[in-house]
Amino acid sequence: MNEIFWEKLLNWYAENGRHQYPWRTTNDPYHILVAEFLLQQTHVRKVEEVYKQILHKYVDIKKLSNADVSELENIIAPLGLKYRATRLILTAKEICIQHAGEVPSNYNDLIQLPGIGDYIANAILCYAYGQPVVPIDTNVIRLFTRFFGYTSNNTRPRVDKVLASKIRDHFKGFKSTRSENLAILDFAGLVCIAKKPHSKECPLAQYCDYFNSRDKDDILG
DNA sequence: TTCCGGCCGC
DNA sequence: GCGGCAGGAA
Repeated sequence: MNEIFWEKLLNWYAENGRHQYPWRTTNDPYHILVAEFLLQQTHVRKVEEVYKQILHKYVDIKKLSNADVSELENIIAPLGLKYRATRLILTAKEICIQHAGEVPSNYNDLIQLPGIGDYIANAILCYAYGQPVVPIDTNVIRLFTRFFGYTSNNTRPRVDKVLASKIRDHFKGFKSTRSENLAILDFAGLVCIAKKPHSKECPLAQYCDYFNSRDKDDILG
């Protein structure tokens, strides 16, 4: 079942993936850092404009570390959660001071930076440094719990380590997990969406625990 | 566990 | 109007 899962998912991704986002055509750690800060709890749609503005105004992490807080807040404002401006600048400062301006390439150094938690740390390791790690967010949780029928006793499955371990087992053997992680994000955001998943057009449906466990007439209308 | 938050699809 | 969004911190 694992092989079918990846085959169907990656085939879908090759045809329908959102490959055009600017943070997907780079592995610059600074650019990835900015992107991940902006993407958290934020719909992708308006992030691109803000992302470009920030990189244009603050061309490198040194520039960002000296940024004016209120100016950066104004740029981020349309996305909400503008307190991210303060954290982003603080993180830039610490990277300049403690890491000679180089975004850390190890987990322990990353998560001690303000605004960087488990997800963003893993995202940077994956997308900037090519490490075969798995950033686990709501999309990953939703897709794997639905398809493989996994459950969690935790009220917040996102931080369930047992569930996370099960999910990461599915990535064993990959030298890079970049395409796989991006495929999940796109698929979970476009097909396996939170409300009413598009099971009718879902290439995984016939193998999906969630789909097979409920009334298909109800799902397919 | 709760809060942060503007935005868009329904 | 409401729910949900590439989470993190207190």
